[in-house]
Amino acid sequence: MGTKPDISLEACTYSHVLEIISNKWTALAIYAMETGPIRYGEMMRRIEGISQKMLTQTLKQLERNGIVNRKLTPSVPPTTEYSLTPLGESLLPLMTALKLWAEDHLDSVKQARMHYDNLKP
Amino acid sequence: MGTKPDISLEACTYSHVLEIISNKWTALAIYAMETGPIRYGEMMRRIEGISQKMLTQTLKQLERNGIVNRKLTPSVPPTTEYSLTPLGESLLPLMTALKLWAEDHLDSVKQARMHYDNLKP
DNA sequence: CGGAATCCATCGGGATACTG
DNA sequence: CAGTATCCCGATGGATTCCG
Repeated sequence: MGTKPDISLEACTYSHVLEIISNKWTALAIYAMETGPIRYGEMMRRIEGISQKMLTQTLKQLERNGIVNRKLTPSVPPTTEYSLTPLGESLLPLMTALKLWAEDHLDSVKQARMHYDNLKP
Repeated sequence: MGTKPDISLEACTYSHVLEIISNKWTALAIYAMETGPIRYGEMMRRIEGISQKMLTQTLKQLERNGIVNRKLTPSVPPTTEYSLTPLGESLLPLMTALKLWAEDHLDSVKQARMHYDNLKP
């Protein structure tokens, strides 16, 4: 008998988390908020190489997913502060775990890549 | 004094892990190998909606990063089996942790999204 | 200051067809 | 069976300009 598909993107909760935290700048934005509220402009300055388009877009997604809070103070000039929600903070341990894995194994990965690239140049 | 960038993509080991495991089909491919070696054709059938182009590409990346092993048996017809390396298996606990987080919090995320989308339609 | 809007180059990824 | 090769389109992301 033929095998039926039993692994699907839609059903994979793991994939759904990844959608939230795996965009290019998402992790860095979260790091910037790790120590407390931070303003838009300071995030721009702290995250190397990000454009405001990408920062704005990243923060919007995070806000939409309930990961960050946006607090607008309509003064002149206006002030906007971003901070992690409790939901956002609950992600930090997972990110730390991934970070530890990376620190432990990234050398192995790089070695594997060199090996692979040498065989097929 | 002006703030200097202190958060960078290049320095962030977390980002480097994500590059490895956050592609659209990567997680599903790893799941397919979780219970042991599996052939190319059976992966195609088990993973819903994947094209052979994407399966091939995904497996190549994983092989390059030392996550999977490729064992080619040049018979007629040829047989190719894919399996997780020890490095690959060391990723499973992390994926499980993310999965658990998702199961616990994905409802909150969906709710946050509905809330957000209602405010800004 | 904190964005939004626009333009444009690049790239991921699907469909299809062909090969060892 | 297990891929490779092409074509093609929509999404991603950078640079720039404008607005409250």
